[in-house]
Formats: sequence, structure tokens, C-alpha cells
Amino acid sequence: MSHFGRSGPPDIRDTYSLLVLNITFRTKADDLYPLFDRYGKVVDVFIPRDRRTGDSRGFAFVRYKYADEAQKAVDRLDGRNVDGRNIMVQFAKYGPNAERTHKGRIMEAVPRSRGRSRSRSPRPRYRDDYRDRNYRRHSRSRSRGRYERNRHYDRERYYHRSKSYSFSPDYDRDYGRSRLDDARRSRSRSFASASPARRSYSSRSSSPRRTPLSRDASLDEHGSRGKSSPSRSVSPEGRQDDSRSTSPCSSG
DNA sequence: GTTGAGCGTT
Repeated sequence: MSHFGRSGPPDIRDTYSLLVLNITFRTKADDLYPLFDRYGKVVDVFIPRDRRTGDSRGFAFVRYKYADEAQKAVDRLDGRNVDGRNIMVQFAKYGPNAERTHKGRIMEAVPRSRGRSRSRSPRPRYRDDYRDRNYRRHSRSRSRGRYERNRHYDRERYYHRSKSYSFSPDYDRDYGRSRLDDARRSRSRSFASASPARRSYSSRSSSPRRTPLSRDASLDEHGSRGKSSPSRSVSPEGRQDDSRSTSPCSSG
């Protein structure tokens, strides 16, 4: 969007994209158009927005019809104060399709990386670009952090935590505290009363996260050690764990 | 209602 009436890229075949950084979150494409149009023919102005909120991400892309005008705009508008902030105008290094761009112009055909013995140089010099990208990723701000978090859905954290007994950050804290508390405080059948309480907590959403719980519950039942010794965390004095099937000791 | 290094859409 943010186009003059069309959707998607209008005609990037012969347009030069400029990356405008440091713009305010309130700045709109229409606000940048007249500003950039003064130095050349602006084909399109696009401002990436957040998927969720839809607010501007703080930068924009301005497409010029000619590189000369784009270059001039870079020199003229770079460092210009817009809405109280100094914007940074520079040629877009990466195209919309993550393709390389030369002076903001999208390289339609990516260089044949397939040909291995085509170039005499064993290593492409683009390596610096990739290194630059990785370097920037290290110092990401929370603004972007939230954005990427939504994109990845904390999948990684969930995966790692899935292996552990923790299921949720908040839940983890409560769980760890309750576990130790219950284990030490009662270290007895009181665990049974706490168990349903926990399941109830996560029972709100029928998600696979209750699977480990069920597995744990069944493990206690199936595992002989779970009966008399509810706490799987062996206590320093809990030597009774050694005598596994001591007695069913069914609470009830 | 906030944020602030970066690289893009139906």
C-alpha cells in the first residue's frame, strides 16, 4: 500500500529505491512524497508498517525514476530535519525480494552463484554485506524485537522450554516456586491437591502443553516411585526413594 | 499515549 492508487510495487523495473531512516513514527508516505518529489520524479513512496498495529516502523522507501535524481535527493535530504527528526536517506541495499540492488536499482538477475569455477575469486565479495546484516541483527532494538517476536511466535523458546518442565515464563516462575514449596513443605500426599490445581491453570486452553503434564501424571502412576514419593526431586534425606514399591498408599 | 537500529508491500 502506501501507493498512489495501485497495490504492490508499481514498476520497479526501472526505479531506484531510497531508504529513508530515522523518520518519525508519525510520518506518512504522503508527507515524504512532496519532500522527495522536489528533487526528482518520485514513482512510489512506501513505508513498511507493523503487521499488528499497522504503525510505521520508522523508515520508508522512496522510489525515484532516475538514479541521478535519487542521488541528488540523498545528498539533499540526507540529514534533513523532518517532523523534528533528522532523516537518513541512502540507497536501498536490499530489494523487496531480498535481492541485491545496485544504487537502489533492483538487480533483476542475481549473479550466477551456481557457477563455481566461473569466477577466479573463490569467495564472493558480497560476504561483507552478509556480515553487515548479521552485525546489525545483534544490536536490535526492542522496537524490532517485538516485531520479530511476533513473526517467530517465540517458537524457539517454546521448543527449548518444552524439553524442560517449564511451559510459560510466568508459569515457570510459579511452577518452580510451587514445586519446591510443595516438595519441601508437604513432600507428602499434598502434592495430589496441587496437581489438579496446576492442570486447571493450563487447562484453560486445550494446548499440547498439557501433554507433558499428562505424561508426568501418568509417569507418576506408572512409575512406582511416584506413589509414596510424590516429589521426583530426590531430597537429601529422602532416601525412602530407594524403596520404591513400598506401599500403594492410595490417598483416599 | 511509548519505542529508535534498520532494508520493503497486495
